Amino acid sequence: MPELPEVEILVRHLGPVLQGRRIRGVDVRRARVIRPDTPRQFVAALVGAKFLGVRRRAKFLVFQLAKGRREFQLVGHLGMTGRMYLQPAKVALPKHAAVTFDFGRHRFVYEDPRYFGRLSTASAGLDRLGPEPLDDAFTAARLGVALARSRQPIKVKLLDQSALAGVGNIYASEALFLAGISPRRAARSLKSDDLRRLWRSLRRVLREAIQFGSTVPLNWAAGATGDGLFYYGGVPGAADYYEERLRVYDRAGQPCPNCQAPIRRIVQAGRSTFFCPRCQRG
DNA sequence: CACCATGTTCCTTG
DNA sequence: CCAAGGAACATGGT
Repeated sequence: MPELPEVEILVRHLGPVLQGRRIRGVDVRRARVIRPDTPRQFVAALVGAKFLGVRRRAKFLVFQLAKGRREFQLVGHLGMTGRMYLQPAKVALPKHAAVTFDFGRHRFVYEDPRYFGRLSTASAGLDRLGPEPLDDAFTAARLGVALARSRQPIKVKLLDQSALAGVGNIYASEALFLAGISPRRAARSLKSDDLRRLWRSLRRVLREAIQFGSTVPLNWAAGATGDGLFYYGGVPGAADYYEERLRVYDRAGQPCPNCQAPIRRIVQAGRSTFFCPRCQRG
């Protein structure tokens, strides 16, 4: 499900849905996703706690909870395929429900077919994160600092969460396309002009995606996949919103929206990169 | 059967 | 110590 924009949209959705709800019980159905706590510690910490709010840090969801006067955090990550949603208690659980929180008439479900995500009451993973690309404090100069000294291809470096937090495989390709920068260039080779264009493109691409997800009707619950809305679950009949949302990602062989040259797919650090060989030269 | 997939972490190599 | 590359994790879609 996630890169920064998808997590942001999910967090905005979950805030009002969870606020004030008290956890009556926790069912850990796949122990692997509870890390680094043990499932036993995890359940003990959460049962009886109340949800106060949710925020996003990079691709993490940070839930604020209270148990009596004591406040603490629940940190979640959706991996590649995680989803989170509230459902009526009588509705059947999805096949890959990893953890469920019982609220009485409703339950909060974390499902994840590949189980790459995780939940923790320790704030593990939140350290070692780079700057938030949409923060006011994030400037082109800061982007330069994040990329300095790295000989890695810029596309690969953009996925390094300790350099810049929240960008994933899709929006890395999208931002480099908008900036007109080859994904193969060494990160440290970007000049201040390149940095400024990349900075603007990153913010534009992420903001556009958040805007898109905020205006389209979404189906958060189970089973909403493969409907042309990418990993947002689409409401039936609303699939056309997807048109043209992504400019190069997953469009190998299709014409570049700028120059009509065929979009290329290459593999960098084991992951697909999509770019226009004409608009994005070395 | 083959290959691909929104992400991170661990191990190895230099 | 660090940087970089690759495998591993687990399941589903085409």
